[in-house]
Amino acid sequence: MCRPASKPYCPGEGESVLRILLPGPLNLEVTLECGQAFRWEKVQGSRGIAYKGVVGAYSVMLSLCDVSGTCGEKDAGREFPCLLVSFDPVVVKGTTREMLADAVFRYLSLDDDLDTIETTLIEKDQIMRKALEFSRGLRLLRQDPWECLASYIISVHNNIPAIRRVISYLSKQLGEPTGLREYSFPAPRAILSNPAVLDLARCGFRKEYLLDAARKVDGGEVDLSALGEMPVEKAASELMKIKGVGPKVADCVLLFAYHRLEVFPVDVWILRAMSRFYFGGRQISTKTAREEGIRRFGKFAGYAQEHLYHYVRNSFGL
DNA sequence: AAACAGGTGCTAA
DNA sequence: TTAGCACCTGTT
Repeated sequence: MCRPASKPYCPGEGESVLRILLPGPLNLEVTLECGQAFRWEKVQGSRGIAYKGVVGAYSVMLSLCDVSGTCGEKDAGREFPCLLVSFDPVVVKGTTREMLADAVFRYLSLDDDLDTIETTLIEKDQIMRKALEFSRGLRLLRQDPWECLASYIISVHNNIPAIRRVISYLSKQLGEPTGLREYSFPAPRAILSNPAVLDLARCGFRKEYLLDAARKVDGGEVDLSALGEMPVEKAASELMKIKGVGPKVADCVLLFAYHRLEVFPVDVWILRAMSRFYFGGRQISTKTAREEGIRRFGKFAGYAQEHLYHYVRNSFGL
C-alpha cells in the first residue's frame, strides 16, 4: 500500500478512477460549497454523493470513501481515508494518472497541515473555536488564477446562483471540453474575440470589468504568472490595475488562487461578523475589519476568514 | 413593489 | 483619506 508522504495516489481502482490517500483531514462538502469556488456541483455518483468540477484541463468527480470501507489505512494509530477521483479516460488520454493525482492533490491543498492550522486558530479565541467546530476539514483551494480572478469580478454586487449561471454559461460557450460534459473556463483571448457572449451571459455592468481584465492579462500588462513571487501588497496592487478589482476581489484571488494565507478578504458577511464578535456590534469600516483580522489571526488569517464566513452564513441570522 | 445581492468607480468634502 | 451613491440583472 502507498503512504501519503511518499506516494500520494494508488492505482488499480479501475480504468477511470484513481485514489488519493489523504495525509490529513478533508471535509469535501465544506471545502467545495463554502463559496471559495463557484463551479462544483453535487451529484449522485456510482458510490454515493460526489462533486463534479474541473481541475486544470480535466473534469473530475470527487468523493470520499466511506468510513467503514476497506480503502482507508491506519498509520501510527490514525486512519487516513481515501479520496476517489473519477475522470473521463478519453479526455485524460495523454496525461498520466500521476499527473492528474498531483493536480488534484495540489488543487485541494492536501499539503496544508490542517492540524497545525486549526489548532493555532482554536487557541486564538472562543469565537474562532466555535466557528471551527462548524467547518473542520475545510481546505483553501489553489484555483486557476485567471478563472478565479474572472469569477470574483463576476461576483461583484451579485448573488451566488447568478454568479454560477454566468460562469457556467461562459464556459459552455467559450471553454474547451474537459470530459464529463463539462468545459474549462474560457481563456482571456476567447472572451476578447467573443465579447457579445458576455451580454448573453447576462453579466450586466461587469462586462466592461471582465473585458478590461481579459485585455490586461492577455496583453501582459498584468502578469498573473508573476504574482506568486511578489509581496502580497504588491501583488494586490497589480490586480487592482484592473477595472472592477478592488481590495476584496484582489484578496480573494490572492487567497483562493495563490494560496496567500495571510490575507483576510472582507465582504459584507465578514464585516458584520467582525463588528459583532470583536467590536461589540459597533459600526466599523472594511479597512478596520481587515486590519483586525490580520492582526488577530496572523499567517493563517485566510483560514480564519473562511471559517468565520461559513460560521456566520450557516449558524447565524446576521 | 421595493429592496437587496460575496463591491467598485466616481465625485465631493 | 473617507463618505455617499449608482450600477445590470434576477429574486423575494
